[in-house]
Amino acid sequence: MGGTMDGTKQRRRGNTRQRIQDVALELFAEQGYEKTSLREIAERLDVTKAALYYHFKTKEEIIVSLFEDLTQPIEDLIEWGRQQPHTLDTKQEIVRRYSQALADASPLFRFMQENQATVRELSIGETFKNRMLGMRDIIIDPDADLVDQVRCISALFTMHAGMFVMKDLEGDPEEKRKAILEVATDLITQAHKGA
Amino acid sequence: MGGTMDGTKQRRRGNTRQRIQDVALELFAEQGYEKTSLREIAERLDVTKAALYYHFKTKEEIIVSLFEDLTQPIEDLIEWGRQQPHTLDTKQEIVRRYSQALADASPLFRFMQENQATVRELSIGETFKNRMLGMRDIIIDPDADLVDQVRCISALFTMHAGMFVMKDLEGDPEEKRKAILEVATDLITQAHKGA
Amino acid sequence: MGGTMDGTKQRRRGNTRQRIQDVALELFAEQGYEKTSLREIAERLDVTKAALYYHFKTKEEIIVSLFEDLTQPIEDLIEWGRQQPHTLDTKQEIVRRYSQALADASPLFRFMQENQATVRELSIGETFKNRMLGMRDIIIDPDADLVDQVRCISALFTMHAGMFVMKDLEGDPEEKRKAILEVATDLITQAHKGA
Amino acid sequence: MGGTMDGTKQRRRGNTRQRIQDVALELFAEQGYEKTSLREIAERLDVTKAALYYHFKTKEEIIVSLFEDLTQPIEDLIEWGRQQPHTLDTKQEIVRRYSQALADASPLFRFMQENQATVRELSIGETFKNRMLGMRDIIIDPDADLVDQVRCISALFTMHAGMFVMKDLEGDPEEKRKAILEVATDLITQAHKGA
DNA sequence: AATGAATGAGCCTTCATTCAT
DNA sequence: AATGAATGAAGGCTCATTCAT
Repeated sequence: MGGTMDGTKQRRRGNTRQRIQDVALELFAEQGYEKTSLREIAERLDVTKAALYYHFKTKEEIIVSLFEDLTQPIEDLIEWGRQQPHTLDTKQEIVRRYSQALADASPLFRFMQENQATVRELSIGETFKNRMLGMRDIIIDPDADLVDQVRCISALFTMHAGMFVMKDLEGDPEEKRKAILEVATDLITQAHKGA
Repeated sequence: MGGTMDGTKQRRRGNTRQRIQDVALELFAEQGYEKTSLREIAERLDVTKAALYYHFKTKEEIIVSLFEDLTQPIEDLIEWGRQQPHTLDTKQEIVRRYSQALADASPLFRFMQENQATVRELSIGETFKNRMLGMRDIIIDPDADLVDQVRCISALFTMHAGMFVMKDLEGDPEEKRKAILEVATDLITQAHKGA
Repeated sequence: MGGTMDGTKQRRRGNTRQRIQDVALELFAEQGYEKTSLREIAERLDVTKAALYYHFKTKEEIIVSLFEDLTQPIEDLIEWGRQQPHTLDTKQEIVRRYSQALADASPLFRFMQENQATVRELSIGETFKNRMLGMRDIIIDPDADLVDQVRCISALFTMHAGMFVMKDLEGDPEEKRKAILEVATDLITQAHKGA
Repeated sequence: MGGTMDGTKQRRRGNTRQRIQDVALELFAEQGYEKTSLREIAERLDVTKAALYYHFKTKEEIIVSLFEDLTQPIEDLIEWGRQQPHTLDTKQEIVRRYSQALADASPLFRFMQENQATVRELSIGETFKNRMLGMRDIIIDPDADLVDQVRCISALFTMHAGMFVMKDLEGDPEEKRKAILEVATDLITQAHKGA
């Protein structure tokens, strides 16, 4: 029942792991982590729950694998940032690239944004938090005014939240991203000058 | 375990509903809505699960009641805002009061912030969304530049997220709130002037 | 909240027991015994569950009281029947009166008919069964042909079931009852002659 | 309690679904639908409740599956009946076969008979009612005398109820069934001639 | 590479019942 | 004559997970 000799099943072979990730991310982003059951994922893929366990040891491992696969660019970005001088130019470049990285993995970040309570209890929670601290250290001058520190954090949050909140707003997504980026850059710049 | 005839139980009488709300909010904010079971709430209060059902018809009704009880000030604020002229002064006043309202019910807003996926599926989701749109309509000039619109949204989000993110930061909470408010006010002001 | 000085509540005084019975019978007949909760009964009456317990010791006692109050005529009928000679005339008279007794307490008998499994486990089950055996002894000649015995049982069942099954049929209820009675009488008469 | 490594468990494999149906029907017929809990069924089978849910999506689905599996002959009979001329011979044949069909699935019909209130609220209620109407249309001449219509209904009910009521009576079950059938046939015949 | 069958823990919810007031 | 508050038991159901095949 479901793809017997028309190639549907054959074509699937070998990429089940990927397909699980795709469906899982879609559902996690849509309904949240706890409200998405493995049964639901399995049913959408037309396989059994046990099949999921062939590819992933636990439910958590699915989200972990997604996180690892999709946030590598950000890891790299932070690594790169650490080795640059903390000039305004560097900061602006970081923000620019960060905005792009978020857009490239937007379903994952939507998930992280909307399931913070859950993420915090998952193993990726710690990792993610560390990454945020990494970004902060690059962008924020610890000697800066408290207000300027807030500006930097606000810049990051504007990028994070912006994308999901603005779904209801009219206009081309890429254009919106640019606007968000501009505001974030502005905040960073003000903060840098303030210091 | 807890209050046999020393008055503990007597003092409890008549305020169980309130106590349920208190404990529930604490746990919801800490662990999330789905991860908090009614068993857990009941145990903390040293009553049975059935007792919760005497006071609330469903689990959802608990969070709904909290939302209704704690967000009235914001409802009022929006109502007030609607009747004012959309001057810069008004906007700044709105932001100032909003910041205060958030701080006054900060555990609830932490919960809403960290459980967006869940909240969206609850009946309060719609209500909350409408409230956000209400704020937006007061603060954002629809003819404004897209960038300025983003500034306004960013201002709101900075206040929302700010409080929870900055828990890790050093410093007096009230001072931090002031800093956040300053950044938000700044964003609103820039947006207003841009238009 | 609910009838303060308009007489609604005053008029109720003293007949709450009766009102409980009325509502309970209505709901039991409509939805069955197990599916009707005391909460539901209480809500319909606009009193608390505890009030029901002031008037009846248990849920079962409500149905027991209804049974006792409403089936006295049948008890009497059987008593009378026992003392008559077992002539055809007597039997026909019994059937006639039985039909009337059923019609007079039809919601109760509908309930008994549709909740046999439940009734069997209740204390009224035994009583009711004994009554049926009483009727049988009066109407059935133990020496009669098996087929004639079945005719008698069929007569009783036709009266029992008839009334509820024929609700869907067109026609005046009293006319239908007459038709049912005629068939039952017929069966009894055939059985009597066969012996 | 039951099957450790002596083959009991092995023999079970592959027929659990059937075993659930068997036990469920037995308990439903004995105690009624609502009074039979899934825990009870599971315990009798020495499996967990969750195992039941592997085979049936809900409690209702268990009774539905039993109904579907066991009443096919009656469905067929009605289909056959519809295509025959409505002669006396046909009607008598229908009644004969119906009596047999009831006897073949007598625990199910005992259940349906004794839990009418419950059945009415279940999805099988509608189906069953339609079937009864189907039988009625074949057997009853709509132009007939009301009394003759009652005779037909009485015939059906005599067969339904007869089997369970007569358990207390002495005598061989098959002989009793024959007697019941004779009375039912008689009623149908009288009704046919009357018209 | 995946299935069929099952488990143990837990969830939300409902119920009949109790008792001090 | 009735309420407010609570309980203990149970119910149906879902979930992540396991394991032999």
